[in-house]
Amino acid sequence: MKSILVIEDDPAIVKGLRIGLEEEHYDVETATDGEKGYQLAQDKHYDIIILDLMLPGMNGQDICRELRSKGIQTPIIMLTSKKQETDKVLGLELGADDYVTKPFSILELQARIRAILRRSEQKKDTLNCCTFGSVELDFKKQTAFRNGQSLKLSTKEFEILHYFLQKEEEVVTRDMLLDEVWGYDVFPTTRTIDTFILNLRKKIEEDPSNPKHLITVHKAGYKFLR
Amino acid sequence: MKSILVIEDDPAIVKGLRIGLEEEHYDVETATDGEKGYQLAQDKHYDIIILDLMLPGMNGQDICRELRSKGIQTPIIMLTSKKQETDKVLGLELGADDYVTKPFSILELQARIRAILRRSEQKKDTLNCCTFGSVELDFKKQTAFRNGQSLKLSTKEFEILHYFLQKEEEVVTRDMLLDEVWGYDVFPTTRTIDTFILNLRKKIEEDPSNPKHLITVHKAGYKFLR
DNA sequence: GATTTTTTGACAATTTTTTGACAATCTTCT
DNA sequence: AGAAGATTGTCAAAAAATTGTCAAAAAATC
Repeated sequence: MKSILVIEDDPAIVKGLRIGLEEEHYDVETATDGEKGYQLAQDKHYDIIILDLMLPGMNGQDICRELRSKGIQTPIIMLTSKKQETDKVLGLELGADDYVTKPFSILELQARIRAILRRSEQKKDTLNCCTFGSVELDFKKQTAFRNGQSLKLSTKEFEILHYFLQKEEEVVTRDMLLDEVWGYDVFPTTRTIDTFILNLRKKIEEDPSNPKHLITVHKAGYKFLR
Repeated sequence: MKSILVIEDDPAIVKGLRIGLEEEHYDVETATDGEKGYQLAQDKHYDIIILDLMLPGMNGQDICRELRSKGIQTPIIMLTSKKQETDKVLGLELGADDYVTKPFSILELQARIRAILRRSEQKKDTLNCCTFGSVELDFKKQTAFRNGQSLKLSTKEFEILHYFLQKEEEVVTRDMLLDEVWGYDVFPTTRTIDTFILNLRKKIEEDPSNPKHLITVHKAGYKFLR
């Protein structure tokens, strides 16, 4: 789950943000003054920081600058109150990735968050392509080949393989898969996963009943070997 | 070192741009009114011109048109205040290469500058024109032909195709389209996108029910193949 | 005010996901 | 080693979700 730190002193806005963001399944933490927010941002990793420009104590501008100078590159979205302040953000606060002017619609903020997360995802070295055995995968294009022949995988199958590849050689429990691939708001049986494994084996293994890549770890889950 | 001319009257924005651009090691010159900017752009060579649409004296639109009519092809990025104005910039014969809507983030502008420089270095006109199957597109002129016959596409249809072409072969989700083509302040249903795809297929595909270019990726989105 | 463009809603068609049943296999305990 | 109990493999059918399609409403543009 993606985590968001909200640094904002107005409790009404904090409440609104929390509701709007949790609705989108983000893990929301809040700080109501500058110092606390700065501490949190330094101590923990967040996927995005939403930062009010005007804050009691340490203001948003300072926080942003300080974080950047410490090499913390978490994407920051600034909240500004007046139109005039946008100049300030642009002029002085060069570290912010985006900003919205109050009053803003939660939908707009959600959209901007999505876009920023997408971009930072692309920047990251999340694996886009990979090869194992006679299988080639391209996650960006969602294409798969086996021995040069096109292989048809569903989106969920791509997601599952993607997860396994990130945890190469590690045991992956069914609960981990359900949480990370399916998400926290659907609850299929663990049997569902077995079926997916079955189908994936048919597609990527030379001999599906003697798997070399998707290994079952009895009483625990599965693990992926290259 | 690449040189950039900024023509902009708001000193706060000028300051912000200067800091942000010098950080990226560009050589920045500035003009705070239209006439001065126009003179500079004529007299000296720049790799990029950043031009505010609204200026005291000579406005951005006029400057752009005049420069082009003199054969000066320096890439121009327009700064516009409203989304509505973007149509004017892109659609009409203005000749700007890109535009950024205020308020914008300096990172976005930096990215666009990089993109334009890359493009102009490769002399690739991928952004302006392209051909696939029996279809020819010219985004600058907003004209389209199929088998030599004129093809009528709306502005949004051009924008959608444009986005798809930038992400050729990659899966494009509906959220990506909504965020990047529609923007952050309108929220149509994802069904809207399906309808656009449907209509585009009718226009650009030989057999719209067996698309070769606009491929659906079930549970993910669409992707464009040449 | 007329025309074009965009958006929505309904229903059908399609694809993907989930489930349930039974067989096979593995663990653990004796 | 052998048996009971739990876990996993396997398959096909059911359920759910997504997309295709069209026409009409709403909005924007001329």
